[in-house]
Amino acid sequence: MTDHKALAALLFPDVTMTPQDWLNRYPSRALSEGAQTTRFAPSPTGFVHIGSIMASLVSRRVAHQTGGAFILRIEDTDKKREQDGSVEMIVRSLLNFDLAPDEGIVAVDPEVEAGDYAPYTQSERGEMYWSFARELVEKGLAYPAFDTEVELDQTRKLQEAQRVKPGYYGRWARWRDASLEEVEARLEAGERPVIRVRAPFPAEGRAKFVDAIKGPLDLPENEQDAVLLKSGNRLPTYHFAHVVDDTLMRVNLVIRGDEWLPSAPLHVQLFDYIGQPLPTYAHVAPIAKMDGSSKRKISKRKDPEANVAYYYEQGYPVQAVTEYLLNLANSDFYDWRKANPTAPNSEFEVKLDRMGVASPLFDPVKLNDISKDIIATYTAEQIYNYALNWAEQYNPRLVDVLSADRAYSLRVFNVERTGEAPRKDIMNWSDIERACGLFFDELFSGAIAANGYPFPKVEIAALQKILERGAAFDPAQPKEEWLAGMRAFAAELGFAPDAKTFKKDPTAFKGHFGDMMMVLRVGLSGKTNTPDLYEMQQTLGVKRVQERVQRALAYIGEGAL
RNA sequence: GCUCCAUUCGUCUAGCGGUCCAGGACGUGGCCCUCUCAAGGCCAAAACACGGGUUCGAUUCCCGUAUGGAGCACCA
Repeated sequence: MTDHKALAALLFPDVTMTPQDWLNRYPSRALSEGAQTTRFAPSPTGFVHIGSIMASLVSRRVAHQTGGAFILRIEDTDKKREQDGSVEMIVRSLLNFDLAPDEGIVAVDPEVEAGDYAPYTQSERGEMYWSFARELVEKGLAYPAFDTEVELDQTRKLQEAQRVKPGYYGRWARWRDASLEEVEARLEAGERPVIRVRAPFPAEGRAKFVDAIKGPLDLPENEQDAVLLKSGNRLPTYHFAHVVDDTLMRVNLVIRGDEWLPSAPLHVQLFDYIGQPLPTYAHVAPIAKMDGSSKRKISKRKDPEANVAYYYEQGYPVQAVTEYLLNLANSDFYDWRKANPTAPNSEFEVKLDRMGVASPLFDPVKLNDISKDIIATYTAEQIYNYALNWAEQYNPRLVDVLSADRAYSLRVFNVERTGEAPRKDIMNWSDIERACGLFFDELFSGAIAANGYPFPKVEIAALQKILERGAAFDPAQPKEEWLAGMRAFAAELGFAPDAKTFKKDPTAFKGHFGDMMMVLRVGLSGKTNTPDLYEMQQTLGVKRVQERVQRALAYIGEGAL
């Protein structure tokens, strides 16, 4: 008992800084009352989860709304799982989503740090953890343990056989009350211990705190002697790193996934042991999806949509994904968006207490809907740039198509985009070929080769006449005049002037005006659903219209129908 | 097994004891508009997991049950 100081000296002979020294070196932030400093603390495992983007989005927004900072800290204490390039990937993802950190690793080059609380990479903060660990050992609140993996495993099996709670605690904690001599002997034999907390046993207290999302929580006090420092590299486990780093970085709002909730009592205990105030916690429910008939958290192994790369590949605008996530975070975002159709979404105030406590299901249909709405607000120029930028990485053919004639591409994207009700038919950049392909000869040819012409059931002679008439398109003619002319032509051919007239006596006509126009539409585009025919012809231009009519006529002539 | 968290239309959710025979949005169906789509307008179907309490009164509070989720590592 009285040997705690000696034990600490034995374990940490080179540690000269005390926790208080570190606290002095990293003083409280000079921020206004109510300012909340938050962080995103990923481990560099080569994968950025969409849930991380959501947590970062919320963290950054809340920090900025309150006048605090948003930090990116790298949790690289498990060197085995680390993958090259991960940090760059994490930063790039954040930047892509307009979530640039204010502090920490702020540039794609991980050497570039910003902020007064550096270093922001845990593997570089060893001394700080050691200082805190040493003090805990001195106070008898932590101790070294030399158990091997095999021993731990045996204990677990024994516990299972006896049907008691698994873990390292109370009487199962072999090294909890080992003598100084015993420790010394092992150390001399070259063994490296882990450092574990000495949790109260039996734990009878409760860990109580108010979660900013879930409300008041009342959990059983921690009684597990969790590992604080690992034996190999002496780096901390998540739990200890969280407590030390968030204390020293003066983070006062910890937003994290709710898989951390069960270990919150440990954290509460640790903050208490080091005598530092508990930050506010906000535990975010994970995004889930249906797997057969059961719901589960989206996983990086099974679900492509868990990976941010999925959204890049599909070509969803960042704004769309952001607004979808905002919508999941605060469902009243939609009402706000409706009331403020053109305001940047950064003006929307994110409220933690408005976040749902249960896991929401990922809904691609909703994402698509939001994305269509957003793309509808873009100008032709913006769409062109975004699409080209996307295609350069994911669709080389589209790059050629779009850049062959930039002015023409812009005209295409401008079709039905300038009026009160812009077209909402582009879901994401990978959807461009489907939505706009008909305007581009190369894509058009490909589609015809693959699918032919889906002409309506109209006799061949009429088909030909309609197409020929279409080739006579005069771009100088105003739309209403053109429509009137086509209507008159329809009557000549024996089509009803409108659907209503046709319905009254279907046998008296070959079809109605729409049927006739459909022939021309299909002839020009190869599709039955297209933008406004008049605008389409204007955009295609006389030459292209004539070529396409010839091509359709040839197709009919070949007897392909 | 243990501990925690959750459970309102298909989905995201509003609701914080009477205002709810439960509101909105996406999706679905119908109608209108219309040269086809897209959009837009109008309308419709669609939910408080179950059982006990507490209360004059429960979607709202409490307790069970069921179901789902998360966690129980020298991973974060």
